[in-house]
Amino acid sequence: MKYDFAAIEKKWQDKWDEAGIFRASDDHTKPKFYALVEFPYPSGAGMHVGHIKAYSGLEVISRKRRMQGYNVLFPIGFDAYGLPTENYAIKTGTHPRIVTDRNIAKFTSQLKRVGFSFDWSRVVDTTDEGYYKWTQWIFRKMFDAGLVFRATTLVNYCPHCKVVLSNEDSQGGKCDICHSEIVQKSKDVWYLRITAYADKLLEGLEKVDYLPNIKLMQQNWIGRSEGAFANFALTGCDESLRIYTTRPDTMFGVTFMVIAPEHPIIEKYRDRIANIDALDAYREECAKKTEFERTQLVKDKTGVRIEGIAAVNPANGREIPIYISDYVMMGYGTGAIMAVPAHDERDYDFAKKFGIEIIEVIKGGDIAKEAYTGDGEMVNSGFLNGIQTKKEAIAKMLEYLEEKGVGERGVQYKMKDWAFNRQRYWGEPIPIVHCPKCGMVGVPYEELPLKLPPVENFEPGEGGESPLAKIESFVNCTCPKCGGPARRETDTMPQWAGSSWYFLRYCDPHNENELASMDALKYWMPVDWYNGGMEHVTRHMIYSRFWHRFLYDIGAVPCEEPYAKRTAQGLILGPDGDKMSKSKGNVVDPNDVVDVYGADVLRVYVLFMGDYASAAPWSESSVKGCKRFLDRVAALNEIVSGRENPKLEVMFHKTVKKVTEDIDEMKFNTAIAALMTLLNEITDAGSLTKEQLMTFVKLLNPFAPHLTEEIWESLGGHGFLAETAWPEWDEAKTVDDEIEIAVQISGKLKGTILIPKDISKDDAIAAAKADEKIAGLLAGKQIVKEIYVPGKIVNIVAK
RNA sequence: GCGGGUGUGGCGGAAUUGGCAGACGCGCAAGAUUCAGGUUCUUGUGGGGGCAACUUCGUGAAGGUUCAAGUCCUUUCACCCGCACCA
Repeated sequence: MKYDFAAIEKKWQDKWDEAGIFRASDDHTKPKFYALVEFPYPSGAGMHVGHIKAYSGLEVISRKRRMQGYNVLFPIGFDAYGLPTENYAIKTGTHPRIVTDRNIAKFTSQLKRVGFSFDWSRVVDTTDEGYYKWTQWIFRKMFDAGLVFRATTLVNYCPHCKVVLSNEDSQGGKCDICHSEIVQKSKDVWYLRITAYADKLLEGLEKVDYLPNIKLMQQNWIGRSEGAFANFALTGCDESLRIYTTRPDTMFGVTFMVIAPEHPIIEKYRDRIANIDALDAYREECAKKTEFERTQLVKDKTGVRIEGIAAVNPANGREIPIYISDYVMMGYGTGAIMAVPAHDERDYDFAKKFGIEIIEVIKGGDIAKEAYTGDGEMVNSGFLNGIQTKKEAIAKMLEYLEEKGVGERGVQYKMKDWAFNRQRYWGEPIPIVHCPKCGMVGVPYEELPLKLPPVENFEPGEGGESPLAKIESFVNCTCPKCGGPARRETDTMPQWAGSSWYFLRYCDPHNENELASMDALKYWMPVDWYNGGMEHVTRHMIYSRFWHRFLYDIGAVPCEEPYAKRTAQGLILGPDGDKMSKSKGNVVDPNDVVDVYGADVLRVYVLFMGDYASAAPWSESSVKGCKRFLDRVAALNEIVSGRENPKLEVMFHKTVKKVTEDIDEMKFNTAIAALMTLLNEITDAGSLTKEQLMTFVKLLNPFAPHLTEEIWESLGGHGFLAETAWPEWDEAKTVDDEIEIAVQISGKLKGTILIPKDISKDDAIAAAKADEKIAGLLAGKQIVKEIYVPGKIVNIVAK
């Protein structure tokens, strides 16, 4: 039976809104469940079916948990600062505030149309003054704690967006926002010292329940490596060259050293270097290359030997040459390496090209052909000779270096400090004042929020400075410390700032005195379950874990880690199997689906289409299948009868169990399939009781809340279905009294028999042998072995 | 190159972790309803063989362990994702 979904959905959305049944309660005595989904960036394009899938997972879990008696916090908000809005504002001359408000209104109405059970009383907007006041407050606290600094470095710069990007935002040499080629630019920029938290972020992973691949990605991103620092004395000067290595065991095999082209020692000893012109020429060439060209394209080793300075190997006192080459990066370790061509592929390539000696120090490979990186017996290594394992050799060498005072154990991370700024308008102003006398001074806490001033022209300056720099009334200020004239910082924070703590604000969104009260935080935090996209696993998640851990360290939040559990949904691909994109024209608009099939169908389909964590293509005809399912459910009213069909009882207990367990494991597709199977059984049976239909709609309610509320009401159910208790099952009733099991002879399936469920092994085997067909096949054969797996199978091995 | 993952019908995908492979849905075929199209309902639907009961092959490929393998082991191929000259 077709039902009027448009009318039903509107009716119940209004009723829910009016009654406020999805508001999290302030009753802190109830068990809590905090479910978090990544709040959207309110773009002009509106919502995408991907958003629907991303939110539907925890939506279903939240609805079920409410019915199970939890006080559920399932909030939503808007991550509204960012470049697309600003670019749109530049193009159309509309203020970003107006664009943002318009987009938020659009998203809100779309989300409500789908019937998500968000707590709309706790909406957070990162561009709201009451919100970004606390974003600035956290920044100020970090500034006070010495975690904020400025440095002139080569930065990733997008000439199109005219902004500096973090390493995370410029992966693959492309701008994450507009995808144009990144160039390297020397610039004075803000950094957050996230590397100071590298170990804490790594250790924190041991305490949380993230999907294994998510944990691994974060571990790789932080990239901790253990090794040693060692100082190689330089000939002709009092200084030594410091290197980092993970293989101190190979030190007797060092035949040269390599430093990064930007290494400061070149400038320092310019006068002593005989071939400084050649070095300068090489360095200039390197500077022209983008980071992308340097790391991705150029696998051929290039370099120049430094003449006039040499190094001394602290292991054996040998004098060795030093080269500059761009295969050594200034940004990792010390920007200098000891090269062991026999046991490192890169050093091997370099040595081959420049004709440098290759000394084997570990047996096991053929160094005439290639570098050997495996384990083996130490040779040509003085006091290390004869040692069999890498571990032991490393320990011995470290001992030696420490004794002589030329090296020590060390740890390095791949993760770099976080470039924290944008030279654009639509972001949180950085609350810092530059005073000619006092230097950098934080804007006093009582002056926060430092409001974004009204601007007419959002175009960034040609030199890459923020539009704020053009506003004299904003820039000119007095120093909070000495009262003298000073200039205000005009950079704004990057997009990731506002999203680094939004989950805390949800706990207490209207608090004017704190970012959230400790009381609320103690009750709600940590987030019990956070679901989002894989693309945010390394950036947003690492950043927010860092902020949260910092807030813990200053006593502002009660727990170390913000997220107890993290999962990720798979992409929805276009009907053609490609990633949905405007340019391919394969984007599905959720509004269109709701118009034609209704919100319940959309919700059921995005969860039924496949494994929640995997990518799956959109299929219009499968959507129709879900529509058919709900139409058939809507018709169940017609076959409600007073008499109970005993066949259905076991089926109901089984389904309650299956749906309950599957939802908790995010196996939504099989939960829905189980409900479809039950529906088929009901149809076969021809009737069901009112109580059974009530149970059915409870199970379906988290997936299709509108239709099920309607059926509940028509059955005379009390109150909202969404507020009733989740069904229970009786384990003993989940199995039929009589079960069908398979009978195999020598492992080959030969038939099936019906046996009572609690039958003994002997009886089961006897029953199998009594089967006419089986008996015939066994005739004249000798039975070797008899196997009975309860409830599964009988296998008779016969010769 | 390193790390992780995935390969099951025409398609999306199931399979209590070693126990009847293909649940559920789509699609397709036949029939019913309908003036007709659509909708809805019924039945069938992995491949080969057979009128049939049945039989045989079958989870990317090849080998192995086991009474029993999609699932465990070895080798191998293809695709996807992340990182990438990280010393």
